[in-house]
Amino acid sequence: MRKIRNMEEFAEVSGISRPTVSKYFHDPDSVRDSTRKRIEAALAKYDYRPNMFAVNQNRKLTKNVGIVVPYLADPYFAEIARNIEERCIEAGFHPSLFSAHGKPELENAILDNLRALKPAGVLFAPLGRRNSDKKVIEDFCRDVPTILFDSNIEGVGAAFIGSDNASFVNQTVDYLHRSGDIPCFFEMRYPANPNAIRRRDAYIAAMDRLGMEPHVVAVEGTGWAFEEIGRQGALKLLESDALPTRTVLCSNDRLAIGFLSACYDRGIVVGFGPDCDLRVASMDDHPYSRFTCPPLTTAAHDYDAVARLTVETLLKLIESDGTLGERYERLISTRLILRASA
Amino acid sequence: MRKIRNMEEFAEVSGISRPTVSKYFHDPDSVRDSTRKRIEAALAKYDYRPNMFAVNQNRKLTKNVGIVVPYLADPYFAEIARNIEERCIEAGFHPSLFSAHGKPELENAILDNLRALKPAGVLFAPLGRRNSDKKVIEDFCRDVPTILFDSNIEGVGAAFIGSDNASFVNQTVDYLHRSGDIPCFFEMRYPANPNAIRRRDAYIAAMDRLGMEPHVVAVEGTGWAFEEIGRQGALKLLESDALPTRTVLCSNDRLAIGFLSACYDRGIVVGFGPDCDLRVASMDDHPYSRFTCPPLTTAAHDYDAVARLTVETLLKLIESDGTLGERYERLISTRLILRASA
DNA sequence: GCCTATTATTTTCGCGCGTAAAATTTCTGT
DNA sequence: ACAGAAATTTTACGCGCGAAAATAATAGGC
Repeated sequence: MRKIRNMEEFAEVSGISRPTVSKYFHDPDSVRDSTRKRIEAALAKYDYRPNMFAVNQNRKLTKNVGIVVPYLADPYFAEIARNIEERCIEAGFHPSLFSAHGKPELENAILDNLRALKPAGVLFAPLGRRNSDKKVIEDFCRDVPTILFDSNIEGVGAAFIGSDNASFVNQTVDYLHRSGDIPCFFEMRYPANPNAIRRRDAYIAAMDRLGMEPHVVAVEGTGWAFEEIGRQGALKLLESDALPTRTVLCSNDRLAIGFLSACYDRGIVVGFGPDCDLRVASMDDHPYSRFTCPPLTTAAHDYDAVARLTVETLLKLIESDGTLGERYERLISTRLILRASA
Repeated sequence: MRKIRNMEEFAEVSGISRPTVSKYFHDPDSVRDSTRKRIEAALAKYDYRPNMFAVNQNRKLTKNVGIVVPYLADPYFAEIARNIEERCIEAGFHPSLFSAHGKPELENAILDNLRALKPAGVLFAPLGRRNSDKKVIEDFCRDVPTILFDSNIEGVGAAFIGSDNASFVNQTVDYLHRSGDIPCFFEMRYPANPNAIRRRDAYIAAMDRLGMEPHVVAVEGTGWAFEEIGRQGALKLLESDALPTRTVLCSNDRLAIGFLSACYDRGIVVGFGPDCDLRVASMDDHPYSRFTCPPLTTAAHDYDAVARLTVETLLKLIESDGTLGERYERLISTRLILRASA
């Protein structure tokens, strides 16, 4: 059987002109019944599919969406990306996933290539105000309908869907306080992700409200190896007995995983109860936080809601032709998950 | 300042003909010095870049490489993919990463789109012989220089770079045996990843060599939520006291993470020593295995070597025009990492 | 059965670029 | 200043397809 190389050849063997075949692939219902049947018969025999990239080059409005995350080897982003991807597919779009691997140059390169993909829209979690190249992103958002998520850059993009970091912090601090303890705040001094800064501020504000003195414990280390940074930082703190309180609120679950590892190493019993030395809570509901020992008490992202809302907002943006009017900002609050660690 | 929309316009403002500009972008050293200077001057002013997808459509040999993994939310694949991506970039190629999200239909769709990308080569970790659509993959490999990794499909692709599963199992079993115990083998009855089957066989063979009776403990559950499957399986086993030995070798680290979680839940002390109830070892050196409690004794992949060898082999394959002669197979053996869990 | 209104299909052109061949310019050495 | 080589430009085409305009086919009304 003859091998079909392009739409021309396929049109030939199906006995229909190429543009009509093209119409069929754009929308099978836009051609006559008899025509559709003939095309589908040929399709069964020859197994041809249009070249996606040639299609993109020509179509005025594509069904592509770009998804860009700062670091895909972080399971939090892997999980949120997977959710978003699947919702895009459900909505009839074709998602392409990119990771900046923590590098601003790569982020810029990704945006450049994305332009060529002519995406109907882009869902973009930037490296952050401090790390991203703001001018490049602004230019990009002017040309391509873009929705930021996870990490905001003020005034850039048509919308921002993020986490209500204050609610994350308030709920965990409140819970720890009500159950009898005052947490210190464990974080990276120079965090890779900008949400960390909002969480720190929210922690200080929450402690103020409670009339308590805030204790921020910042550890050294840069990059995305949060677990190792958390572990090393915790080891140092535990050795020098420098922890200001017996309850620790970690800025995120990956740091907490490292912290728990250090505690185990030092024989410190983590948990909520009379025979425990330390309570450790955290934020994100990282996919593994339920499998740590002890399982992490954490403020959970609503992965599902974030994915749904970002994709819905993008669809609206696309339908409304790239302008939602006012820049839409939406912070999704958390759900506290009580596990054994605190 | 005028906005440049394509190479034509850019050629205009730089005062050079379009084909020469095209040559420049293909290889800046292929044009005269004075020409290059003029182009680069214009480049600084106008910030133009060729449309990647239009380039791909026309170039006979592109610098694209496709990377396909079965499940990117698995940190093992995220880590190996990140390594491979970075090596490709170093080698001057342009990698595109795809995840089948565990679904054969998606895997097929990815291969289809990959064809349109005209990649110089593809690095492909298939879902596996049982799950992948073998015919689709065979067809693909006939058309595109492809190297399989992680999971082999006999006779398909120009080469296979994988793990020497036997060495993984032998080293862990040997170590556990020498240090005084006989392990049972903890696995999924219907594993998502085909390496699991080779590991089981290797375990049985290893036990035979030692003159011991093998004990395979297979737990139910399908899909890619290995930690949860391991946890539920372990809980059941521990409750009914059905574990045949006091030493457990898990088929992979993610199962082991779930297993450890169950042990913690039941108050069972895992580790190597007189006051421990159970030893747990595993395989993969998953990025988090050093942070579990206790840290996992595991047979480590040489991530670096795998990434280097796959990319090197692909480069050879590309240079040799798609035919390496004999199908090249290489299994990389493991390095045992002793931690506290066993 | 004839004419118009409504699809459906074909014609023609364009997207942004690579590539090959021929014509022209520039450079090198003398 | 001149022959020959090397680089560049011109010209022309192709890639695989979408989209608007032009044409053909069908349906409806009388």
